[in-house]
Amino acid sequence: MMKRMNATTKTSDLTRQKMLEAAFAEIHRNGFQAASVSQILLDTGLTKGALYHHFPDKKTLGLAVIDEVIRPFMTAMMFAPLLETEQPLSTLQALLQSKSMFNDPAEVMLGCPLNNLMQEMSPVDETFRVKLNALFQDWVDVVAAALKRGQQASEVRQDVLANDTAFFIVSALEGCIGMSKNTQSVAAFNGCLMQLSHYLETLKATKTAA
Amino acid sequence: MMKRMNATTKTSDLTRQKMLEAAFAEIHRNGFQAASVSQILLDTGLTKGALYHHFPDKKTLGLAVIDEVIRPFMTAMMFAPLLETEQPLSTLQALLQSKSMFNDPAEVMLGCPLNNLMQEMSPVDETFRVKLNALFQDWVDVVAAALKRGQQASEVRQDVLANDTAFFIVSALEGCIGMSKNTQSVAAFNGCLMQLSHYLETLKATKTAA
DNA sequence: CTTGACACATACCAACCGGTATGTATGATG
DNA sequence: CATCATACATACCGGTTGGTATGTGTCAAG
Repeated sequence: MMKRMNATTKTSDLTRQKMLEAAFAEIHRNGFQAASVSQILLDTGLTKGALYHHFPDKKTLGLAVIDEVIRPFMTAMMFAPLLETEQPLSTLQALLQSKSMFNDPAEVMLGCPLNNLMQEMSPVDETFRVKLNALFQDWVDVVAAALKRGQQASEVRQDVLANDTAFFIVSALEGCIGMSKNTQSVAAFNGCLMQLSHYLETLKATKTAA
Repeated sequence: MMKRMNATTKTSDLTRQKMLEAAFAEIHRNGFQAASVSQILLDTGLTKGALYHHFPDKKTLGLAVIDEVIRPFMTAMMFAPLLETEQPLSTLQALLQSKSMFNDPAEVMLGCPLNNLMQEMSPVDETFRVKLNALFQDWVDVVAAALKRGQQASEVRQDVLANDTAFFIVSALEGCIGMSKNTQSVAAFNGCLMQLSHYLETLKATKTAA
């Protein structure tokens, strides 16, 4: 008698998820403000009744995209590999060289969803800014924590300021992605990452250290 | 009999200039797509008749802002100091430390106008992308040329790839500005610039070189 | 003084936007 | 079977947008 309905199989949750993903794609293409609710509905084949049943308004939908799409993506992609490593520099180098960052070349030209939203929404809406900045700060904290572990493991020089350096690494990476998105050149992107890679090398502890 | 009317004093050019600057401010605050034509008119005290007399449409106005406001600004601010220097690293360091980059703290939170527009418009409109990328590429070229001069003058290491490095420097700087705009922290911004400064130091030629 | 082009102002429009009000099919529950 | 909430679909609304059509003041030329 009890129908099977865990969190993932309930049909209403599936439609909700479909809308979140369609909204993410639309926002990724056009930004949040220019994202068309109608287009999201066209993409999903759903209607306004469906959307506004699950979300009170467009803004809430956008915030939900951050929490339920972008954050999990970033967590799996960028946070996870760094969470327990004691060689953060090696791990970061591997991350930079992993081609997974631009599997789909079309996706590269759209840039980093997090950065896109930060640039657009932070000056315009405080709610967005706080949520986006929390995600960004989490990222920086993950990198900083990894750098500190690297210092204890003597992979990282003792005199590097973990927090500032982590902030810079993430900023420079986002900068590289952003600039390459305009240039539309994978070569330029790789060249840029190479320089970032060189910078990471300068953080390495000298072999002579204890 | 001949009225004094050089390029700057003609009244119609003044109104045009007023609109360009108001448009720049509005775009800087809200991005191009979200920029309201009506708001620009309110700011200038002018009307639609005036605007559409000087510009055929909103898009042309936006492109004119890039050519006639942003480009001159960037040229004076970032290009000029690098144009003939033979110590690019010192010049760049000075540029980074010059507080002129954030005279008005409110302006900092709005980010770099060039980068803002690139992030927003490049994936959405090819005309914008080409024009913005040309300006960005000019910037990179100026830095690259300076680095090459620095190599001849033995301030810069011979093994640095001027073009890639210039691209990275500009990208990282834009990244720092962008991230700090979200964080809304001048301290974070300065910390980020400090790391960029450290990176620049690693480009210095060793004293022992010829 | 007249003319006519330029530089705007005023009034207005069609299109589209996010959001709402309401109708309906489904399915669980008592 | 009756009831009632959930999960949507359909139709529509007020507001705003970029853009246009037209009117008007100014000013230089003839």
